[in-house]
Amino acid sequence: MSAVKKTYAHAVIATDVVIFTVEHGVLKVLLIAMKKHPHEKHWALPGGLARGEEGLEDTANRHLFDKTGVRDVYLEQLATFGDPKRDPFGRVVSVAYMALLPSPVLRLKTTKEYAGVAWFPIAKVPSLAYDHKKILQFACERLAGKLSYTNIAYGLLPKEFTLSELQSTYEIVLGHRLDKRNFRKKLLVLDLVKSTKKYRRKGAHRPAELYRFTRHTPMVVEVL
Amino acid sequence: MSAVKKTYAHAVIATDVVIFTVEHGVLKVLLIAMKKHPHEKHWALPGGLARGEEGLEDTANRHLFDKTGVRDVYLEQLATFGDPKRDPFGRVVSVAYMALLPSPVLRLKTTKEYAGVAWFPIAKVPSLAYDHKKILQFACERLAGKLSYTNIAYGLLPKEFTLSELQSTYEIVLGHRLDKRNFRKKLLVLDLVKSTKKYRRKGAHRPAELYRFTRHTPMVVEVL
DNA sequence: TCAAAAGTGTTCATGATACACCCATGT
DNA sequence: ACATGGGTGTATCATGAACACTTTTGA
Repeated sequence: MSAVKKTYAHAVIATDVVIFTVEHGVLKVLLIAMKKHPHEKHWALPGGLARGEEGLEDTANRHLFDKTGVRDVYLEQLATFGDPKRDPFGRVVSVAYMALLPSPVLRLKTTKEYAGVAWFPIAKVPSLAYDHKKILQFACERLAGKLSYTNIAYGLLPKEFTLSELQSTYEIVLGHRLDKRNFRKKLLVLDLVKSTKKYRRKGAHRPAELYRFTRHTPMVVEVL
Repeated sequence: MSAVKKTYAHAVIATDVVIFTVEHGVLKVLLIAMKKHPHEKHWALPGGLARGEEGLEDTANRHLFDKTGVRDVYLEQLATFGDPKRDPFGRVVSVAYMALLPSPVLRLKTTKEYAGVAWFPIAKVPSLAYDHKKILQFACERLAGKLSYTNIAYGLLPKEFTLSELQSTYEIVLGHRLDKRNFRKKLLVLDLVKSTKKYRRKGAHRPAELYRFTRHTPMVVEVL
């Protein structure tokens, strides 16, 4: 690439991953505590530089795996943030991804690069390094939007779940309540979920039937 | 950036811009004819490297301006393509944008870097360099999708236009016919367009009333 | 027997679709 | 006078929204 003119500075490519999960009735996002100057003690989205021969999605998956140990979860490119001043060290262009986890990973792995890893309820996210607040904001909007017109909710739920759990997930992400009967009717008539004939008993009430998503591949369907 | 490890290769950032317009009943895209090895005589999307202190959108706008001479048109980031092998010269990460022009620019400017610039009907696009076919495909889907649930059609039409022209634009992009009465009713009840009380006479038939978009800022509205 | 969540249908309002004729003009 | 595209309203159908009670269990 020696032919590139001097005005065309090489940049560093990074990915940042917004990892969502739903737990205890709240939407949570995974953040890492930074160690390096000038962001000591600041929280940030997990992510980092892309390696030479690695695709962008591979980079996102690698950072996802490094922090959570999970693979093969829903992962989607969001947008690319390239403001020349977004990183004080130099030009870093960040390709943002969004990942969905069925349940929060309990054994989060911190690495020597970071001071810690933790889940934060969306409503309690502290101030973030770089432009990560903007990226998170973008991710939240995308998630809520896509839940309404796709089936990607499968990424947030375990293989088997009750319809109440599914409805709760929707309500938490969308931020408003839904009608139980209409919700169930819609998902069944769209053939997004199917019964497993199994039941889960939990607590002093009637057992709930367990369902599965009929497909675990993204598709656009008018859900709500 | 000397602290960056060797495995984290610096990459080159580029933008590629898919510039759409509608003319004579067909959707067209602007392509440039390449001169440089190994793509002599190949067509490609306009675009190129980002400069050091330039935002990504600025880069897209600059390339757009260089080829067409227009500014301040609808421009939207599509996605980022970063396959390590997408450019034989080395790692080039391309941030793809989509631009909409109200009418084809007549005086296209070629530069010494390129052998030519031309509009191609979507159905007659030749084979393209790099992964530009994939980018173009992505752009086409995005455009059709967004026309259905936003008002961005304003980017494809002049300030004043007839409802027939607007409907025709929708039909061309979406690839199917629409009902005239329902279409007009919908756009008016959504308050997307308003009459100018002016009329355009053209041909042996009743003159058509001219309309304007009430807003020239993107907004999501269920159009169709 | 009580509390707590699961499960289940119908009515009504709204929006989408289908459809055909008259109007103003240029030649 | 005729050919051409511009302009207009209604009836029907499908979909979304609102709404309350019975069931099963554990304590």
